[in-house]
Amino acid sequence: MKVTINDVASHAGVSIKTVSRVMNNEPSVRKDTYDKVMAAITALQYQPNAAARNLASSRSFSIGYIYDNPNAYYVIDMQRGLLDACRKHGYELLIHPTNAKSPDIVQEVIDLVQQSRLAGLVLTPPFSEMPHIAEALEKIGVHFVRIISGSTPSPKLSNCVLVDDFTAAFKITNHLLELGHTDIAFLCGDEEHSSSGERLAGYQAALTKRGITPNPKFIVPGSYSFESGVKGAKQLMNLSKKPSAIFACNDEIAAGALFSARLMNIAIPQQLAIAGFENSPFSRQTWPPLTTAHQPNVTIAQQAAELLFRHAKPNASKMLADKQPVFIPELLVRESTAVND
Amino acid sequence: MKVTINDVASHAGVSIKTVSRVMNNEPSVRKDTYDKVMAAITALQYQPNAAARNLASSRSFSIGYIYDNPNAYYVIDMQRGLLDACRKHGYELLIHPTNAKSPDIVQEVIDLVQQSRLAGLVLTPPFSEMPHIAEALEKIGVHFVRIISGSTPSPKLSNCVLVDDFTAAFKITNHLLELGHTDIAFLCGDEEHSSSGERLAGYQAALTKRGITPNPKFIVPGSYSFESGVKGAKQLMNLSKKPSAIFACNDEIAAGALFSARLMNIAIPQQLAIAGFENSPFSRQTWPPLTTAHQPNVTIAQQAAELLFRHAKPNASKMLADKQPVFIPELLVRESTAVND
DNA sequence: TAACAGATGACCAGCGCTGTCATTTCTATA
DNA sequence: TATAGAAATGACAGCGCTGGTCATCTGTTA
Repeated sequence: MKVTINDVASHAGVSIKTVSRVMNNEPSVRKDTYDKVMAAITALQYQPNAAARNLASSRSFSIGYIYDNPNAYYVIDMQRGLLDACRKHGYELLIHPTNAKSPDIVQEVIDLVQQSRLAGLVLTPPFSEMPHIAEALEKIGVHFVRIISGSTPSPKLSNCVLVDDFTAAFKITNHLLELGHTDIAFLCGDEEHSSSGERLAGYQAALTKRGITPNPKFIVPGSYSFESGVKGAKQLMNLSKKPSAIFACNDEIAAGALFSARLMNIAIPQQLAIAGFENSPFSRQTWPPLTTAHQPNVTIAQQAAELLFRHAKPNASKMLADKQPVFIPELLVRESTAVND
Repeated sequence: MKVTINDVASHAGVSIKTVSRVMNNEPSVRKDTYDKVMAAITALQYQPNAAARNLASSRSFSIGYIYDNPNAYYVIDMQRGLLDACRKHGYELLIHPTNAKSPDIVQEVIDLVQQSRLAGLVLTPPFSEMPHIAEALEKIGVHFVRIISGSTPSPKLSNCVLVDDFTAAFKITNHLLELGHTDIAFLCGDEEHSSSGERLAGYQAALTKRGITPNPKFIVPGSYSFESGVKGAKQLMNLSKKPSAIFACNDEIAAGALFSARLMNIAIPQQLAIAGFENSPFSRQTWPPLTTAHQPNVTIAQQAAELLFRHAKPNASKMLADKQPVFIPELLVRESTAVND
């Protein structure tokens, strides 16, 4: 019913203190003792009483996730990954939706951290791309992990989980090239999101590698929205020299492009191939289903939390501490680019 | 920096225990004592330590929200409402995504409640419609509030927040009738969701009130998915006697119907009016935008949490306890049914 | 095999608060 | 005015855990 540290100790045949040592990952616990304790913990499904830990030690056992993202699917996936990791480590997750554009957002975040005594924070875009947030957090000495778009680990990015949009975009573009397309257009997302820039760069790099100079008219600025895709595709298909393929910066834009093409009676993928990015649930529900790139957001979030715990836990072995996870979204070929029938 | 109950006690010239009494609004504290303590609390900006309260009292200061819903937008809105209410009352929210169809879901919920010492639980469909969950929760004496589809408050539903799908569906159907449509079809959602039944009933009631007998061929069984809408609309438009309007059980189905109609070169809304339900974000992004019903999910969630706190808090005035909120989703007319141009 | 380092346990205090029960203070009644 | 009885308040233990301090035990090395 209610499993306490005592139960674990007697089940493992060790003292309470040793269980506590294991729980707090203190050094000088022999491997087999550690295993015994872990086994007992698993067997009894022991979950430390966060309140008691909190009270006894000054440190806290909850981390925060602040978000401001209209993409509910992304947020839900993130939460799920964070929740998994938290459960595993006996942490709690404090969720805080807010407005990133609020003028006193920095103060709000600091208040949150201090009032709720958070052990750390997980930041996703746009927060992870706001330098003043990072600075403020560093100043008050709170651990945080950022999930950002990037491809090359570097010491400066030691507390980051990287999502390699560049390489994924490169792969999608390559897929289009391999299908024989050479006139490939790109529908951009919001400029202020670094992911948009990374994806554009990946697209350009793939073309360049094939000896194709990207046609400036084929690169259409826009935003991460359906409407943007509708407009962008329309604009492209009114060009005297039309592209034979469109790579949209995310699925929503791609869906808009799809819609636009359909209005103009353009057959997909025969006359025009369209690819998206993100693998959002509806990318499978468009017709034809969208070729896209799958971001393993749940896993990304888990890793981010793990990284945070490593940083936040005292006595954690610093050996492992600094490997930086890089995730490359995976190419998912569906009917919007490949002709199956 | 860190103000404890001791500080408040000495500042107010009373014992720690009395401060505690004030904090928990226990009876039998004299008015002037109460005021003295409150003054001290304000003066020192005292904030009770949640961890300590948790540990000392058996009761907890967190409520849970379990969900299993593919509609991320719904989940996010619920969370936001619950979070608001929790913040207001000094509670924390424990979020628990899970699988409602798991064979030992009841045990899982019970474990969750007991291990995390939850003060209560907020249940949305499908959990709110599972009688064995409610029974189990009652048995272990945990407070819970259900958000369910229904129109008439009743004592049996004392711990429910009702969403009046019936009336909302009635209003949508009426809107279609007022536009002159008489051949109105209905695309059902999943049978096992009571919302689908309620909406169907509202549709039928509206027709009947106008003296129209619903044509059985116009009522198409289905599920809450895009594909279902695609199929349903196709089926309807292949009928010898076609409907002039379709009321889909939710926006996703409506989007599918829209898609289908477009494939068949049917002009929306000139040749066919289509209405959805739920006001999901993409209902504005279809073309034409969908007429739908808006459910104020954030507010609904807030109310649910408030109701839960009233039930869960000891010593709360029981006077207010039993008013039952009923929400009627609001009709949102957009271009998929009204001809604006 | 001595000598030492590393691993573990026993024990205690205390985190900030609440529950229980004893004590004090007030109120109503004869 | 005395006094039972209720109301208000306080003293104290303890929630489950951690941190610290030693004492003990085990394993390793020269």
